[in-house]
Amino acid sequence: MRIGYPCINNSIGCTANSTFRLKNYSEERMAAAISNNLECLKKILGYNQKNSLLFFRISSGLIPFASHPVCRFGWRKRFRREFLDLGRQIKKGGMRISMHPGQFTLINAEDKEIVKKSVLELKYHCDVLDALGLGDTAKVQIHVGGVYGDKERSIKRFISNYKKLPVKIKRRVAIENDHLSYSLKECLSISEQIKIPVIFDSFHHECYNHEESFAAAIRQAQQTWRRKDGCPMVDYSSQESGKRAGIHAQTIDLKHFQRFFKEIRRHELDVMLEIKDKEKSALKAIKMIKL
DNA sequence: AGTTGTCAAGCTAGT
DNA sequence: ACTAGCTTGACAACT
Repeated sequence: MRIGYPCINNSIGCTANSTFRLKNYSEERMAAAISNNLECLKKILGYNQKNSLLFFRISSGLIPFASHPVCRFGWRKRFRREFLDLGRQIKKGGMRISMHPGQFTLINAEDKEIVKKSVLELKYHCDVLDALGLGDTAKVQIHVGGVYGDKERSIKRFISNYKKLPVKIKRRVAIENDHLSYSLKECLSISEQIKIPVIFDSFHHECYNHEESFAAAIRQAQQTWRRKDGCPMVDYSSQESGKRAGIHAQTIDLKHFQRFFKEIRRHELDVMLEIKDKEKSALKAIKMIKL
């Protein structure tokens, strides 16, 4: 089992998602931002390796404006060596990588333009993982998308648009249950039709479910992963107390995590801790597991 | 140096 | 009608 955290490390003093304003776009700004981000990613991965945090979500901001029409910058070619170097570091360290495109990525949108932009955004994420030389086990996770007042039709749109995606993208995309629109059960039903791996988000599942047992939920999500997809991924978080339902915790609730861990410890899973204070909580979780 | 309005993109529910 | 929250706060222009 690998434990990880998403995108940002607050202990190192660099960010792998530095950006700039679109109006200031230039190739120089692009090159500077990407160079900074790749260098920082290398440091983060080094930190993670040292601390046995072997699962990491690379920020979508690694290449700013990558899927925007303004970007004509050949970043893959320009930074080919750096990407391959990072890829080697990842593989050598036995690390697992995922990416998570943002809330604007909606392949089930009613508006065809939004779908088009979303496909470009997915392509960008896959390009990053390709540039790193990582195989199908490096996943790009998305939510099913909007409901648009008719969930059944929106699911159908998801399925038919997914089918139209190039294989290069399809092989990496996984869906995650969310906290209000698409439950685990609905994700599983989609998965049955298009054989897409389902990432079980335990916190979202706590927010929105059909009263399945936790054990059944884990098992069913796990079964959507095939050998080529690698070890199933799971997202973990807990409710920030005093805030409205669905808000991710600022720091890990170790008692809550311990209960979760007891449930999953016998399963082969990689666990992403979606906690606001990032590596700080991930370190606490690792320490607890080792005890 | 610190503060604050603003930032590529969309949807949903809470206020 | 407006805004917080979500993948992830960070940039940049102002005190």
